[in-house]
Amino acid sequence: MKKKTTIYDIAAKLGLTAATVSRALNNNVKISLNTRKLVLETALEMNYEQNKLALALKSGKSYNVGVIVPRIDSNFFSSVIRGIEEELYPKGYHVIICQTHNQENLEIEKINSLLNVQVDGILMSISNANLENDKGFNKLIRNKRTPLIFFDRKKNIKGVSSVTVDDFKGGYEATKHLIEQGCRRIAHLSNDRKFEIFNNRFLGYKKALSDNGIEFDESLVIETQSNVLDGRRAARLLLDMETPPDAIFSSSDFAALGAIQEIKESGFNIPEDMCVVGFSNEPFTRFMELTTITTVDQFPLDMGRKAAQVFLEEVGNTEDTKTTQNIVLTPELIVRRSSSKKWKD
Amino acid sequence: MKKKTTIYDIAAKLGLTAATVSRALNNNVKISLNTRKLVLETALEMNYEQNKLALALKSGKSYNVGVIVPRIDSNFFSSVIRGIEEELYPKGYHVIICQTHNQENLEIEKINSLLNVQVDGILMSISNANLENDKGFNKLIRNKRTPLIFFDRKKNIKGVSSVTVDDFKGGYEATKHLIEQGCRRIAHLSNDRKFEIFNNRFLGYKKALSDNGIEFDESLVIETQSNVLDGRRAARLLLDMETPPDAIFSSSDFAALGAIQEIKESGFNIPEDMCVVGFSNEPFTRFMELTTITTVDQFPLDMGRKAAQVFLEEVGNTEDTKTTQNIVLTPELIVRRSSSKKWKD
DNA sequence: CATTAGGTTGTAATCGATTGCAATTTAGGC
DNA sequence: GCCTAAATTGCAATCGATTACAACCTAATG
Repeated sequence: MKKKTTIYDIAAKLGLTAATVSRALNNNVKISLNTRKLVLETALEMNYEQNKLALALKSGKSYNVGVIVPRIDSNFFSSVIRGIEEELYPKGYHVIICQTHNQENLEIEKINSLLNVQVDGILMSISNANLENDKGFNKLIRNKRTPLIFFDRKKNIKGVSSVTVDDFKGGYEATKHLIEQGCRRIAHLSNDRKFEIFNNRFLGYKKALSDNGIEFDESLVIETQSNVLDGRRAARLLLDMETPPDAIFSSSDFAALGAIQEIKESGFNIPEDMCVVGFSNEPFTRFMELTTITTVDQFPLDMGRKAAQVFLEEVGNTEDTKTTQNIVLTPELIVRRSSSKKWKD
Repeated sequence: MKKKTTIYDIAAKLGLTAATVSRALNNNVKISLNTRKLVLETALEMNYEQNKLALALKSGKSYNVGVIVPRIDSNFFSSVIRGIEEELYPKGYHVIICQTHNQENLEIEKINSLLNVQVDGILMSISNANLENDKGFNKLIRNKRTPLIFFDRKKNIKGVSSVTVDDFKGGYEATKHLIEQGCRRIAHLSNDRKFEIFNNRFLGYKKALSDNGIEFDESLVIETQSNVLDGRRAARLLLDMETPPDAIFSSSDFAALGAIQEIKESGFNIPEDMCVVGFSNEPFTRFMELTTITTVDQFPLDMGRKAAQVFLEEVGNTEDTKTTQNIVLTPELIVRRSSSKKWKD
């Protein structure tokens, strides 16, 4: 187990100083061509590799960024991360992953943990709906020296940039589409509306209704977790109503899938008896056999890339007059069979 | 933009030395109770946080591990990563993600890049089937000071531990199951057999055939990429044969899905006319409406956890007599409708 | 009262690389 | 042959924390 070679080893071997070796390796300074060549050759031959830790300590830049997500094993988040990684790696950055599992207390812990390892920035999707009230978080914001960027699940906090999708538009388009299909009694599977994303989808839904002269009915809105089982539960509730709805706009693909299962098993047809629209364009929505699911694509890869770009701008921006950016991507409704009464292949 | 407080700041404020402060913060050494208390209080009040970079440089441990995968936005790999992260975070480690996109040249680049940032270990799933012939990789192995652990796609390399699933058994069980369903002419959608995982699935398939007195037919084995389109293409080839098979064992869920689509669209029924088994237990295999897909679960979460555990053992093992571990998880056949002729809900 | 042991704290080197400033060498001009 | 300026290279501090060793102080003991 040999030790790694350092610039001191090279210097010793050549009867030079570490300073000279360092300069020779970094090309820029005035070093004679001879020594430069000599150093470069020796470095190669001794398998020298720069220790980025030492560099990071000296320069104050670790070239690491932290990414915090509720979980990584969902297509949406792993796609965002993929986008971030692809954008940042060519610039010399590495991506450190943290999961919160939606546990609010873990979120601050992970932020602090990332700051401790001196990340140059943090990109995160919020798990804690009350994040802005957290003491630790506020401290972080106030002594802001590390760029923080929200994606998807954000909070409106002064000085914090964000990259999101236009959830209002997504909700609006989805609902409008259902109305165009002839649906008049449209239910909505919402989620914790303390999160902007869910609230905005809800608001888009509501606006589309009113724009089309349909009265909003509170009883048709059900708060649902983003999973199959909760989607079933919600659908059951709706089907058991005196006047069941003729369509469901779900803020989650997983809940939409659960709803579809429950509806079908209750003997109803989709889309004839009930149209369904999901949200996120999860891979399985395309893979359904009979009832491919209409959904809203959020372009997570682009979201990751954009978030990374915002980070790069902020980290390159040394002035204190940092401009906060709130980038909003445009979602796209993808119409499939679950909501399309005149669907044909 | 305040600077971070260091132990020197604390020392200065208290008229002490950084050494004393350091010791006080690290509890263990002989420091008078008074100073210890004083230091702790001042540290809290000044918002002191240990700079892990400095610590890493001093101790030679970065508490970062690198994970290299072909891509992160697939359920299998993101689940493995989830397992790794969950296992290592409580031990103080952070996980750095790298993707290779199956580009062979990128693999070595990423390894070197991770070594440069002084990761304490690398966990990887191989993209390059010829990795062991690569010069850079060999160098890495020879001056081994950073634990390297393979998961899923491994190579048999002396001194390198691995965590894999028993692909042979997976292939064997899948094929045996098809035989038990009455199938006699079983095709296999293979993949690049330079990778152990695909070769072992193939060998398991072959063994199950011979154990049951079925002759192996080379023409029923088709090399297929792990995606839907290629699965369709392969199924087309099989359907166009003079004597088409009565079952398909695919080494990929995605290819299995493509095959199912092609088969159904050609007017055949599954499982009556053709049984299909996939591999990986991707989420969508469970979500299919008519034909949920029989598949083999590889327990990626466990794989990640185990790989992380092996890393922890190796990194804690200072002796040079490091024992190489080759952990093999047992896969589980999950029978669903696509292969089960007497299926009932 | 002097010696000594034990308890505390300081000194300085270390990890590996960078960089302002000083020192040295070299070349060129007269 | 001498002086000056330019070209190279060395010196030493720095980033923040740890730690072996030395130094100091205090109090107890003979």
